[in-house]
Amino acid sequence: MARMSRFYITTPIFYVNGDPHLGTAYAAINADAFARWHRLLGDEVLFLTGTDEHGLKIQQSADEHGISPQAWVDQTASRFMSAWQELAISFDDFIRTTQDRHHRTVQKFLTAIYENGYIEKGYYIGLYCVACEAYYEESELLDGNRCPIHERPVSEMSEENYFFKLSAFTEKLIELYESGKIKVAPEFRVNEVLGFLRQGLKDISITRTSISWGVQVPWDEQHVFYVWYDALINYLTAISYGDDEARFAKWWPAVHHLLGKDIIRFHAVWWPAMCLAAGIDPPSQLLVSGWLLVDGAKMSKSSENQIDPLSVVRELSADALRYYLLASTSFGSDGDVSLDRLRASYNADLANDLGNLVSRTVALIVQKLGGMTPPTPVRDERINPLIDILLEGVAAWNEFRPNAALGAAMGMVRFSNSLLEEYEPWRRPAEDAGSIWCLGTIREALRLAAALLSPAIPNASSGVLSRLGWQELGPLEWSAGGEVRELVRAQPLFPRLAKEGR
RNA sequence: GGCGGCGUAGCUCAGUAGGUAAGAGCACACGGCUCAUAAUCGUGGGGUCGUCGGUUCGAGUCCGACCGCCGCUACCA
Repeated sequence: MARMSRFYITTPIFYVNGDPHLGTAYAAINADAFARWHRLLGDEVLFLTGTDEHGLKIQQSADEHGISPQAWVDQTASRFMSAWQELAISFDDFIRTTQDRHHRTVQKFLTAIYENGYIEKGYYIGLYCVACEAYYEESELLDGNRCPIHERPVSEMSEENYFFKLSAFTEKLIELYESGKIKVAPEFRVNEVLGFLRQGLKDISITRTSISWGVQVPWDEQHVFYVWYDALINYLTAISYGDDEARFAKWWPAVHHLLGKDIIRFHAVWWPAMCLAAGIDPPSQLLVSGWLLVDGAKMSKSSENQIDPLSVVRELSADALRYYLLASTSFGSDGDVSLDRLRASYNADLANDLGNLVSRTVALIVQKLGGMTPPTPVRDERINPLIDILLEGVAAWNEFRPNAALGAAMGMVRFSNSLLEEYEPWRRPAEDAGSIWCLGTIREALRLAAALLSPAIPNASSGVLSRLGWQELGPLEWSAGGEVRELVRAQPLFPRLAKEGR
C-alpha cells in the first residue's frame, strides 16, 4: 500500500497588500491537506507557499504608510507567516519574491528566455488613464473612450517595453492541453483555457520602466520585470533552478500547482509558455479551486459577510475551520459557506459524532476493561463495511476530493457509533467476547478514521490517537492484534458549542 | 454573440457508464438506550430532480428549445 514517490505542491504566492482572508486561507488549507495526505502515504513532499511582494500596488501602499517598500512587505509577509502557523499550514518552504534567491532565479530564467530569442524590445501602445495609472482595452472603455472609473477620456500612450513572444506558443500549448500532457482539475477548466488559446495569443509586455519596485532586468537596468512575470518563477526558485541541477530535476516538472480560478490564465497560458521558452518542461498539473461565497455572496473587503479565519481559530480551533472548509466544499467548484453552518458542522460532526465517540469508547474501555486496550480483531465480514469506506476515503484523497474523503471518515465514525448500540458493552459483563470485539474494532476504526481526517484536522487527529493509546498513525490498513495500552479518560476532544440565541 | 458551469428534499450538497419504489448530512417528528460532550441509535415526514418537447421498454442521467444564476472571451494583481 505504501508507495514511495515525490509530491511537489504549490500555492499561489499571496499578494501582501492586506491581511490573509478566508479566500487565501482556503487555498492554503487545501494545499496543506494534499501535502499532509502525501506525507502520510510516505511520499517525499515539498510544499511551497509564500508571498508576492513586488509591483506598483505594493509601492503605493508603502508610500501611503510612509515607509519603504521593503519595510512594508516585511510587515505584511510576517502576518501571513504567522497566520499560516495558526492555521497549521505545514509548508516546507516559504518564499518571498524579495529574497535574493528569487531575484537570482528570475534573472537566470528570463535571461535564458532572452537568449533563446523569445524576448524582444518593443513599444507598448495603449489607452492610458492618468488617474488610474493603468492601461485599458477599448472594450473596457465607456463611450467616447472614457475611463470606466473616472469617466475621463483616456489618452494614447506608448512605453518602451520588453515583450515576451507568447504568440509563438499558441499551437504548442493547445497540443499540451489536448493531449493531457498538462493536466487540469477540474476538467472543464481545460475548455476555458483551450477557448482562450484558440483565439490566438498576442505577445505581452513583461517589463516596466515606470516603477522600480521589482526585479531588475539584467540586460537593461532601466527596466524591472512586470510583477506577474517575476511571481510565477517562484515555483522554480524553491527547487534551485539554475543553481542545483540535480535538485531541480528531482522536483520538476512533476509539480501540482494549486490556484484559484481567477488566476488560471497566468498559470495555464503564460507560465507553461515561459517554461517552454526557457527550455524546460511545462508543469504537469493545475489544481484549480473555486471561490468561496459567504452566505451566497461573493466575498468583498467592505461587506460584513466575511468570515475571518483567525477569529474562527480563536473561537474554535484551526481544525474546526479546516474541517468545515474542506468537508463542505467540493474542490474545483464554488462553495457557499456561513458561520452558522460552520458552527453547526463543528457540533454535529466533530463534537457529537467524532469527539463523543472517542469519549464513550475510552470510557467503556476504562470501565469495563480496566483501561486495558482490547486487541484489534482479525478481519471478518462484519468489518468489511469499514474497509470499504476506508478505501473510498483513500481514493478520494488521491483524487483531490477532500469532501469525499472526509465524508468517508465520518462514515466510519457513524458506523462505529451504531456498532456500539448493537453490542451495548455497557450492559454486558466485562469479559463478554462481543463487547471486546466491538471495542477493539471501534478503536481500530478510529485509528483509520483519524488517518483519513488527519490532513484536514491534524491536531485533533493526533488527539484521537493519543486518547486511544495509539503512538502513531500506523499503516493505512486494518491491522489485527496490537500492543496493550492503558487508557485514561480525558477532556473532550471538541467541546460542544452552546447553541446560540436561547 | 462564442465557449463553459450551475439550477435535485426547509438548508448545504452527492448522484458513476440511462434501469430494482430518487440519495447524504443538517434541521424537524416519533421511538429506543444511558457507556458518552443533553451526546448516541432506529424509524418517519418532506422533492412534478428549472420549464417544455423528443429518443428509449425505461431518463435527474442522452438530444433539442427555452427560463434563471454564474464564469471565461488577455496585459488588474
